[in-house]
Amino acid sequence: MTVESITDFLNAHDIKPSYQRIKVYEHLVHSIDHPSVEMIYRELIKTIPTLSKTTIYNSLKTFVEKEIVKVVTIDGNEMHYDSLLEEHGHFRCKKCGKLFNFHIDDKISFTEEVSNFQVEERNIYLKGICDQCISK
Amino acid sequence: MTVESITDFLNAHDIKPSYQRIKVYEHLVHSIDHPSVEMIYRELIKTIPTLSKTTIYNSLKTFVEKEIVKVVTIDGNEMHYDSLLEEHGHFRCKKCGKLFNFHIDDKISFTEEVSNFQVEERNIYLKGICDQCISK
DNA sequence: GTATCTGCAAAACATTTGCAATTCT
DNA sequence: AGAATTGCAAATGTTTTGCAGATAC
Repeated sequence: MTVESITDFLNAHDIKPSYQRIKVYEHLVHSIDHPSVEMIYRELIKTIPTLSKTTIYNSLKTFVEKEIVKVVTIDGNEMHYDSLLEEHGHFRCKKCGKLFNFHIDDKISFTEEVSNFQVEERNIYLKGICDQCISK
Repeated sequence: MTVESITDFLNAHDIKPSYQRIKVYEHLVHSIDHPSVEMIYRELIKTIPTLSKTTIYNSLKTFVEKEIVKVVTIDGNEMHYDSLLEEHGHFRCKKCGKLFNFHIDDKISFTEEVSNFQVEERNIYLKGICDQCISK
């Protein structure tokens, strides 16, 4: 995603594309795993020495409000952010630490207790060993 | 679960059953939703006016280490604790706010990306409207 | 020139740590 | 008495808030 297309994308979602907001969003889009404010800060401060964490918090808050970024419920104390809007699950490898996205099968059904419930969001977070680490 | 059986249970797991630890564990067992430290504190302080949050943190840390309590990854900033050890999913009703446990069907499979991965933990957290709230 | 955005500093929370006082055996 | 536990107070870490200066249109 180019800076121009990000600019357009932010405009299209009623978010003024400031230099900082473009950089924060750009970083999110290019991140494989879903970074925390701290992670975004450590990366962006390299090229924007005046950047403050407050601005990252502000930007992310705006993105979440305008629904172009989702808060990811990964374990731990910090919040994580995800620019991939299509529903997907997360898998964390306990050995190498890598985070993988995967598609959630629409066939998935859950037993009795909640079978009549109206499910609107599915948050699925798996942990285990990835295939790379298994074959080692 | 009676106080006596909790005492036995803690002993069996190599945890000295102090008055405070019994109360914290007892509260967890009797809680429908999986409370945070703050929630446990607000409830127990009613009957134990000298109780401190540190003691609740200490107790829960011990319980998690001895594997009689699990940390639940519910959204938000606080940690939540669950004394139900069998694997289960959580459903939060957006209308009434109630939290439901449900059994996760073993048939559940996830598509390609992670199909060869060795899954050790499944954290499933759904949100939507519960049947009570639908029929209103 | 006015409205918005940035970023510092302080406040507000959640959690952890150090330690002295208390409790249990 | 000796060992573990409790709970206060302070420290740490994350997120939010207030506000003054900078920026954009």
